[in-house]
Amino acid sequence: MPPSTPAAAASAPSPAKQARSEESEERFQDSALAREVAFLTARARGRGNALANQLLADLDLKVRHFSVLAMACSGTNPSQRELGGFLDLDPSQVVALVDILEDRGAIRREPDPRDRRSKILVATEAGHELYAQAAQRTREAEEQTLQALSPAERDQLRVLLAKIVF
Amino acid sequence: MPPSTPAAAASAPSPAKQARSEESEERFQDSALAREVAFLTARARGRGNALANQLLADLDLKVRHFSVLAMACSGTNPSQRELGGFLDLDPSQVVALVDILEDRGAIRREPDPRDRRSKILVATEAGHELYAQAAQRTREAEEQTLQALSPAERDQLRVLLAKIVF
DNA sequence: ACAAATCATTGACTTTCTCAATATTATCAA
DNA sequence: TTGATAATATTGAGAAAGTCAATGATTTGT
Repeated sequence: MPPSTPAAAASAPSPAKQARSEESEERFQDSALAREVAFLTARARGRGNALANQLLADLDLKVRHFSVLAMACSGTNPSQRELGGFLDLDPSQVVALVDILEDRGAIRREPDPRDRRSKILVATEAGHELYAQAAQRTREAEEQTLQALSPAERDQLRVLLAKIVF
Repeated sequence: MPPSTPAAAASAPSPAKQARSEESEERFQDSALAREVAFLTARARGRGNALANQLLADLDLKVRHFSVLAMACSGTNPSQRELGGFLDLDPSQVVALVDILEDRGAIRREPDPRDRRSKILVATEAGHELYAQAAQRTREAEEQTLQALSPAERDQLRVLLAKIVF
């Protein structure tokens, strides 16, 4: 504990520094960059990802693993290639992620009846349980990330984003 | 050129495959993951970034360099630390990016009159010109990315995103 | 004046991305 | 049918990006 710190006083980074930090953020919000949707989405995803990764950490998952698991649990029976397309992952990354989750016993590769080259991903019983726990944490993360928005605004945001990515 | 291809016919991936690809996208849009804002923002930023990087390629810039240059051109005189905070970049990454842009003669490190440890970033004349060209391309990228949205919707999106990241 | 914190920088290390090559299987046209 | 072409999952290599600890110079707080 820092000596002679008035315990109750403003705890965090010294008031002066803190002020200067926030001052710059404020100052930058008028910049052209801060008005670009690209910049805003990058920041949003960075923040959201970091938080979600934190909350998923004690399940030994990151967002990327969670996403694969989620799709395996979705009942849509994606092939690895389809999954890669949907999650913007290179086929080789899909292999690595699927390997990990399969080794953990959370998902299985099953033969695709329509194409013997391709493999379909499905969750195991344990995978569904893991997903249930993980999904709870990502919901928390989303709740925290969207704190500043009303329920209606959250829906608006979802709709707008869906329009541009689908 | 592929032999005996009916030149005018459906060019792209064979109609069957194409159909199957889009079919899976559609199929996945009902999944729980597709309703998460985190997923949607990740996809949006992925798409936007990729497109912007393409359009910036002939200027030998990527989005990350562009962002630094943009802030150097903003008139806000950010220090490297402030820039890192704003762009979610580790100090060491800032050093690397600034080195590149400084070697290119686009920006300069100037002493901070308030703190001799810190360095302030400003654009050179050439830097402003480069920025003008680059900004044009990122505007194109944004235009294409947001094609599906009306002007009003684009503003809404900007406002909502700004609320959650500032 | 001294101790602690901050800034830019370097370097090491891990994770993520990107790409090319391959074996197996499907598709398409002749 | 057969033969050429393309697609799937996989491996492996290399580049890019992200993370972290240590350092010298400087500032801040006591």
